[in-house]
Amino acid sequence: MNPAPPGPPANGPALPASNASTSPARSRFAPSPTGRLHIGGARTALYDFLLARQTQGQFLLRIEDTDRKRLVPGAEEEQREALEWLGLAWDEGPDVGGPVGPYRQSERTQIYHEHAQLLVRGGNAYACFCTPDRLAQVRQEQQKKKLPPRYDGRCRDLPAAEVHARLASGEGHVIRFRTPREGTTTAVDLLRGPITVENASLDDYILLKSDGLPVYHLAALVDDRLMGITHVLRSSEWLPTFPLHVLIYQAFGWEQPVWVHLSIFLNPSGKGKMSKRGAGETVAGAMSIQVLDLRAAGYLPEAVINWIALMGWSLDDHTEVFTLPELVQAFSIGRLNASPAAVNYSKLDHFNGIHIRTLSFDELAHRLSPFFAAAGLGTSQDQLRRIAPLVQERIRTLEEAVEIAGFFFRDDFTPTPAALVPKGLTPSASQRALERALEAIRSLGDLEFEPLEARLRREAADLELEPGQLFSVLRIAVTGQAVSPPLLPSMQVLGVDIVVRRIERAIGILTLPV
RNA sequence: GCCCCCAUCGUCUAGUGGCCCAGGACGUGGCCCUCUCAAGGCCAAAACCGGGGUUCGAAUCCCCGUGGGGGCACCA
Repeated sequence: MNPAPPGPPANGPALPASNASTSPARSRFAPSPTGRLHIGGARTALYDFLLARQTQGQFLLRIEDTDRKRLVPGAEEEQREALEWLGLAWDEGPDVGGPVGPYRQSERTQIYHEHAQLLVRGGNAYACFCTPDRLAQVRQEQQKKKLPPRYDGRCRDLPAAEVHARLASGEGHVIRFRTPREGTTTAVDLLRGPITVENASLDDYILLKSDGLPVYHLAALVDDRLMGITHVLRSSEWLPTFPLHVLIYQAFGWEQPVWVHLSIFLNPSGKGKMSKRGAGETVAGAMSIQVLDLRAAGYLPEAVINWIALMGWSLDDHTEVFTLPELVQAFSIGRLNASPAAVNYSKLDHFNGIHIRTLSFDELAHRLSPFFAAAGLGTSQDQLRRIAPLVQERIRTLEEAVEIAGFFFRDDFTPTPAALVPKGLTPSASQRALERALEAIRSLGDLEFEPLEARLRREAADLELEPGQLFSVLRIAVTGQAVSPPLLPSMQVLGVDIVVRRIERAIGILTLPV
């Protein structure tokens, strides 16, 4: 869980030794357990992780579970699993603890109450007794009049005595922030510079709900402060309330962290936000945006990391293939991009192919195993190790290996007569080709590449066939597929007995009356 | 409706006033290699949203449009 800071890349490209002298950053990924981890969240966590690692700082995981209505059982565990799969290990968190815990907001309510009280005492927040019904009504009227929907301030300046009395009587209430009504507030985002808004355009946001639990505007800020977070990386969906957060920090008298609002991900079409919170599970096409779905679809964590790292960040030297340790070296928070990015799955495929090809045969075999198992095919590490070289450069996902190499582990396919007769051949020509190939294998007694290939080519010439035509018929007979890994090496893996049996079967199919 | 953000090939992007008649990557097309499919190599098509400024000079700075996106909850 707490790995040593990664060393320099073993054999990657020479990367600039960036930020080596920067002071340690404390970053945090703070998901709500209301759903699954999607690539947008994963990318935020990645950048948090990279920043912390490259500055020898800490990366924390904090669970923002203050909305009990939206809580999804198991979501926290699911998200942690996804993070771990990606290799984004946190230094402090609900499961591993740490010096500034607890790391689950539902276990910190006392802290939020104290801080809300601090604000109230300082005159920066107040108790509000308005009911949700009334608020909804107010909002409705404002919308009818085309006014910006905002709290009308009914409880903002209640006499102290009245407030005390109502509080004492136990009347339900919330705590609201007393947003200044005049002037402007300037919030500084690392990627965008200063953003100035009229305070009047801000609302008196609720800080503490009537159930006693805080909302984000209180909890996240208090926690970031108390947990010593130096860099707040979050979605740009927070930009509209960013000035409010600055105001709250000011009300507490706290120095602000470095604020970084990450661009959002757009649908592959470029139209609309990739994920509507709480809703969208998948996007157009069959491709999911959920990290664990990507795993199930046969993507490597290395590829997913590489892919999302480059959606909003880049190096100016054209390097595009990175491992996680290389990213730790190369990453630079100042090179983050503020514009929204449309997700591009074909690029994921590309990176996946590249990272699959960097795996050792043993490692590839190991990662392939669950996919064959899921397809109901029994394999052994040894068998997979032998087919790994044959599939490595022709699969884009691990899943595809089952498609292309399933025939190694399955004997139940029966090529149709039509399939056994490629374009330009007759059934009898196919049959003759197979018979000659069978003869060749039998007379050679083994499947050694050079002799067998030479022999098969001679047979093809003899039959006045292109070598490709003979290989093609043989391929169908032996693999059941028109497309397969290189035929001869595949046959070697299968062994003489199976190969002979399959060729005989194919000949049998061709001699059957139509 | 109001507020905010963003704007370079189809997509991800490089570019921080001259090195740019704009570079890379994915994807697409072609060629080479080749027992299929890939992988690999080579080549090609493909963009500075529009209009005004500033400047000797603008993709780069400013303004206005336009387009896209986000937000406007006792959600985060």
